[in-house]
Formats: sequence, C-alpha cells, structure tokens
Amino acid sequence: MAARSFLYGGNSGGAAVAGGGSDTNSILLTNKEAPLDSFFVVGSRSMVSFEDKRNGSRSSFFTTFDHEDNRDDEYDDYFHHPEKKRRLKADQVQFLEKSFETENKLEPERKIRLAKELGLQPRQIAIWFQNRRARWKTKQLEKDYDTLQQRYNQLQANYDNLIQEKEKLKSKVLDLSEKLLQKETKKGASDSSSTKFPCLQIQQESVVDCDDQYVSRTSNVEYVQDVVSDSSSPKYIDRVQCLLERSDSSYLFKQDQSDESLDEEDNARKMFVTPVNSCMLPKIKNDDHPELDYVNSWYLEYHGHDHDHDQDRSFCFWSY
DNA sequence: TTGTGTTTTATTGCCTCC
DNA sequence: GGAGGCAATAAAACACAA
Repeated sequence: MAARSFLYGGNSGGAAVAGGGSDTNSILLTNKEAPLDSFFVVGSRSMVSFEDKRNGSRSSFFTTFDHEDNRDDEYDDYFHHPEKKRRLKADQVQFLEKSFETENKLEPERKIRLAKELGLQPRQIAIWFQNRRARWKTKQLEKDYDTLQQRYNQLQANYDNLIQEKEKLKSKVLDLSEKLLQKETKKGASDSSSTKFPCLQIQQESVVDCDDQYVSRTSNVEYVQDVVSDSSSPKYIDRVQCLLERSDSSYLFKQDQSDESLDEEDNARKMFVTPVNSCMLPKIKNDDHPELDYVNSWYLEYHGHDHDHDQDRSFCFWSY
C-alpha cells in the first residue's frame, strides 16, 4: 500500500495542507470532519503541536503562521518532515485521560473545547478518544476473559471433586454390599423360604413429583432383611452389580438418611437396598429410560410372572 | 547500532442513526 | 445523505535486548 501523507482537513487557503514528498502519494483528504475541523484551521490558533524529543524543542505548524518572522523557517521545517506522526505531550495525554475518565464519549462541544485547550485539532481529539475507547475495550475483554477463566477453573475443580466423591461412594457401596452378601451367604438358606423381594410389595409412601413423573420413592427399609436373604443366588448378585453399573445419575433423588441408631451392619443393609436412593418404579414402558424395562424384565425373568404382585407393581431400583 | 516487539497516532471502509 | 462510531490496518514512535 502506497504511503500517504497525513493531512488534516483544512480547506482554507491551503493552510492545512500538509504535503508529502514527490515519492509519496500526497492527497488532500476531504475528511468528513473537515468542515468542523477547518474552523480551527482558519485563523491563527495553534492546531498541531509537534514535539521534537531529540532536542526537547517543540514546533507548532499552525502556530507558526502567527509569526511572520518565523513563517518560512517553520513552514520549511514542517514540510521537511511531511509524514511524521507526532506523539502528544505527556500533559496533553494526561488531560485527555482525565476527560476520558469522566466520559468516554465525545460530544462535539467537548471535542472543540478540548481541542482549544490542548492546542490540537478536533480531529485529533476525536481520534484519540476513538483509539482510547478501543484500548479500553481490549482491556475490558482481557478482564472478562480472566474472570471467566477463574470461574471455569473453579467449576472444573468442583466437578473433579464431585467425581472423586462419587467414586468413593460407589466403592463404599460395593464394599458394604459385598460384606453383607458374604454374611448373608453364611447364614445359609434357612431364610430362603421367605418371600422373594418383598420390597416389591411395599406400599408407596409418597409420590414424588419429579422430572420422571412415574418415579415414586420409598423410605421403607423394613424389607432389607428379606431382600438380602434371597441373595444367595449368583444371578441375583450379577443383577445387582449390573444395575449398579448401569444406573444413571438422572435417577438421583434425595438420599435416604442413614439411621444413626443402626449399627454399621444395619446401615450396610440399608445402603444395599438404598445405596444412595431407593426408588419405586411403576411398571411403565418408557423409551427414554430403557433401564426401567431392564428392571421389569429382570423381575419377570428372575421372579417369574406372579399375578399376586402384578397389580400396579412397583419394582425396586437401585441407583447412585 | 540494529533488529524486533510494542504502543500510539492516524486512515479507511463500513455501519447505524437521525 | 451527513455525522459519528467502530474494526481493521498502516505506519511512525518508542523501548529494549544483543
């Protein structure tokens, strides 16, 4: 891209025309702000302050037109550096910063006032504010990004903790289940004549209006003994294991509280049936929850189709 | 001194609003 | 259609290490 000489939009007597050398693409910009800005070009006020850091001197292109004696020298000096960008002085920047703090938008009146006070062109003030807003926005985005990053890290840590906790509970459930099964196995088949899965006949205590409307839950734990008494079957153990593996956290409901009056073994029994939650599931076919059909089929397969238990029967379901 | 990265000033083109 | 804002970009000025 060809370099262009920078020009402010003056249009009066060529006073605002800053030209480039012959090797540059010198263009008089008819900037859209030119009509307003040209107000400052016409006349004798200083419009652009140029500071030469190397010798600390400061030349002012438009100011020079106030002084006939220096006019030619300054004019030559200016055109000697036709394309130099000049940084604003520290105090000018400070002034603009303070103004920006009060209001980051620049209405025309303020722009003109600032330009007068700082000896700059209104166009420069507008550009400075525009660039300043861009910098502010970038900083703000960085802040927002950092904030979001922190929140994400926190959530990630919480999630990891929950996963760990879940694994611990899962392993505890399995451990206690195993202990219980071992103990019950020792007891032999003396209780084997008792009803299989009496829990399936338990009166539902309450119906919970939850996302899965067909799910009701029970806090009844009296059936524990009977349930585990039938646990000598390897098939039964397989099924429990399988259910534990398959269970979906979407079935999580309020956990039954362990009874402190019970000893560890009793609690283990309770947890076995209600590892985290025990839910009574009505016999409903639901395509969204194949586990229910799985439980249904398990019951029918294992227990047989017993019409005594077939009325609005609920099935015991373990989940954690 | 020089090469390189960063900051600042300024332009351009597009968009929205009145 | 003009004014003004913004994003993208150019380019000068500056900082700094080698």
